[in-house]
Amino acid sequence: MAVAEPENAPRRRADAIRNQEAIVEAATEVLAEQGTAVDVREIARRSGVGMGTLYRHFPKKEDLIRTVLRQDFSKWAESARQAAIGAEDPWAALTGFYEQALTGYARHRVIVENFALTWSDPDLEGIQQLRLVIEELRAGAADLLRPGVTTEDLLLLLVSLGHAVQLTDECRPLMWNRLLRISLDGLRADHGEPLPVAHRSRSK
Amino acid sequence: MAVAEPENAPRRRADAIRNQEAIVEAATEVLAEQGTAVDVREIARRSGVGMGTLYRHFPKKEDLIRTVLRQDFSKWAESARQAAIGAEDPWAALTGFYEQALTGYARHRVIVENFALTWSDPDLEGIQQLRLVIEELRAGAADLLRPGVTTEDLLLLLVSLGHAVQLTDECRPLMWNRLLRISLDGLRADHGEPLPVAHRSRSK
Amino acid sequence: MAVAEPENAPRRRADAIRNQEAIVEAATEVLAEQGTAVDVREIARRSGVGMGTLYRHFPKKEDLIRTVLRQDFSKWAESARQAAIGAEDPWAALTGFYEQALTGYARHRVIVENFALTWSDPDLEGIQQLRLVIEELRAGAADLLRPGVTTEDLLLLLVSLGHAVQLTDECRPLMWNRLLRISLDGLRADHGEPLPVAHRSRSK
Amino acid sequence: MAVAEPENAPRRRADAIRNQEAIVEAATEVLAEQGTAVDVREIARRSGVGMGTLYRHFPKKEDLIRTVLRQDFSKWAESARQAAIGAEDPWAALTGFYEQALTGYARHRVIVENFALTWSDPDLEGIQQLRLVIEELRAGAADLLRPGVTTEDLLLLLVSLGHAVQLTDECRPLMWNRLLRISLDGLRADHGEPLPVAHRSRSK
DNA sequence: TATGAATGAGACTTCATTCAT
DNA sequence: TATGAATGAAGTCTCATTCAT
Repeated sequence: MAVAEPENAPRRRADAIRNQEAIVEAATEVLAEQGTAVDVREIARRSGVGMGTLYRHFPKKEDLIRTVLRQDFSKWAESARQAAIGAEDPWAALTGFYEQALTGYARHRVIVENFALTWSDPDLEGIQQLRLVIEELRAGAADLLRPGVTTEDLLLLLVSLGHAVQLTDECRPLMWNRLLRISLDGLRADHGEPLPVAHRSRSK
Repeated sequence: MAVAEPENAPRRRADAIRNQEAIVEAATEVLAEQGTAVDVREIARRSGVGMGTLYRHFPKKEDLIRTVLRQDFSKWAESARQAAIGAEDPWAALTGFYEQALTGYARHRVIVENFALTWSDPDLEGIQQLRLVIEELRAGAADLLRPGVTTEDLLLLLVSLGHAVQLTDECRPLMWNRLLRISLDGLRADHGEPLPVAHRSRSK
Repeated sequence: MAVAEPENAPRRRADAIRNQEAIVEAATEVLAEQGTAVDVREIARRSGVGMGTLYRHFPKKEDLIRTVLRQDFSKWAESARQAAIGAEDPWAALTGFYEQALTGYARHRVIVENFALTWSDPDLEGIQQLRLVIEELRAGAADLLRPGVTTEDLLLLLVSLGHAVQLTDECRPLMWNRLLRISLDGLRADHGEPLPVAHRSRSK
Repeated sequence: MAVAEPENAPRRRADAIRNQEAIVEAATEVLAEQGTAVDVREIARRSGVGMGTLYRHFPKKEDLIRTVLRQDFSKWAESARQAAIGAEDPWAALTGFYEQALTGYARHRVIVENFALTWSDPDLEGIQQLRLVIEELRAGAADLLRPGVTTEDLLLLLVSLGHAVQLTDECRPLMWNRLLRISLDGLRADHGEPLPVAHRSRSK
């Protein structure tokens, strides 16, 4: 039961697939190490393919970066989702989700470096999936959350704390745990004041 | 308030100072517009000085960026501090401080782009001053804060929310207000659980 | 009219021939549109064959270009020849030949781009055929031509005017007609002066 | 009485001028040898300047080519003009002009390679100057020319013959002289038939 | 000392040709 | 044998930094 492929897709790409994977893998590594400023040749070198091959698969450097971003994002989001699944109760699910997500965040430099992009990229299905997961968690814990907390709030909180993780990862690992606790407490139902109204999107 | 200069400094600093100021001013502008990827020539051009002069004052591009960063940072922090000063009560002071700081954050692209640098730069006095301000606010509102909240927590919260501001500034301005409210509520004294222990800084 | 093939040629040429024809056809199209700078892949794509097949038939890009050039050249020359055939008198034949040839010239980009090549290529039978045609026309109109006019003169005149056609095709179509008239008048017998001596070909 | 320079032009460019000249000189050489397909680095190398310098003076490769084209064109046109000046009578002037122009034509590969560009480039003052020269020659020899011959005709004839020169320069030098004679004879007044009407420019 | 021209290592990308499948 | 993926040497252009004037 392999992943369904379009019937009309061309066959015969065993090595092409292997190469593409090697490129993405190498790119993931290199981007994590050096950020988006890397020389494309370094990626080609580590992939063990020539420049032409790399550019056959990814006509622009940015195409490659996007691909890595999406994949990295998906993996990251999925691991966080898994952490939520095994939880005992809805609140533990939410908490576990954040903990897992944030724990892995610092390792995903591409995500970090491009979150502004990620955030506003409508093509990036990953973020939609993440939204769905969060929405589920929110719905499950609705009784425990203060009224008015939206999925967007929870998503933005995640990203916001992610930044804190990144900053403190080197010098104060786990310090972000305290912020997380504070934020989660702030999300609880026992806060009487409603949240301010979120302004709607400016344009488009 | 001027920076102390060595007594035995050579004369003829008049135009040198004027140049340096022009450079920093132009750099502030340009960096805000285009980020750190700008061509140094653009800065020289807008300053009205030659490349040689620019490099006499700032031997590396990064030196200039740092300088702008410090100054920008100071201005930003100061405006937030002022917002706290006029407040009616300690809690309003803390709230006002965050609001002012975050409102201006998105406009300070250099700060945003370099906060990781800022954060860990021991030479950057600006962050120390900011710490002092926050420490004062924390001390003033100590009774209202849950036990164990440190100045570092408050500082990290600021940076963390700053990131949220940056991400939502274009498409959802003021959405960050909701996160701020949530976090501030989480900081309140009426939460029974103590915060987890912050791990100590890793030895370099 | 088909090109003679060696008797002992291997069988199974059916699809090979079909492929070769498809390649040449596509190449003719593409070269006309984009000139010799086209990517070989574009030709392969339009031919519906793979790169390997293309290179099996034409080991170098230039081989393919040459082939197209020859074929294009032949067609062009033949159409001009036909125009001469139906003429009432020898002079009209000559005139009609030039008019037809020049009218079609601008559409034959490969010829235009490679005439220097064409001109000096001893392998290019096309130019020989063209010479033969012109020679016939010249012989037929010998009485009307000034003494000393050679076939080479007439051929060079054709190419020379062809260049004029190319230059004016876009902005001043048919302006070349005036040049043609001038030249043809200059070729007439009623000019007393003999032509200057043409230097012999330099030994390679 | 040096060439007037704008008063507000910046001074201090002794070496810059020297470099620019060196670049243009080298480019002229290289372009004559290898055509416009040369590697820009080759030009830089021969100029004795770095890539940066070359690109400071000519931000795009085409800018450099254009510059060479213009200069080459001007020199060429000027030498032809000079040949006309010393002539005994108007017809000799016209003849001498063509002879000189065509004699030098083959050496100007950039012109040849780009004449289509040259021809339609309204910024290229060179072609305007050439038009003026030809117009003068035409006016001077008006009595000797068949009625209706325009400056544009004479210009196009020049370019057209230029192409013939280029083609025969290697293998049959001076063969073009015969074509020139033919054409000039065709231009003479003693041809009764008027020339066909030149169609006006299509657009713009 | 101030100027801005010069430097040149590299960045991204293309494409004729080869070769594994 | 046909396919089209792989190759990698070029090619154009940028920009932080140095240096002659």
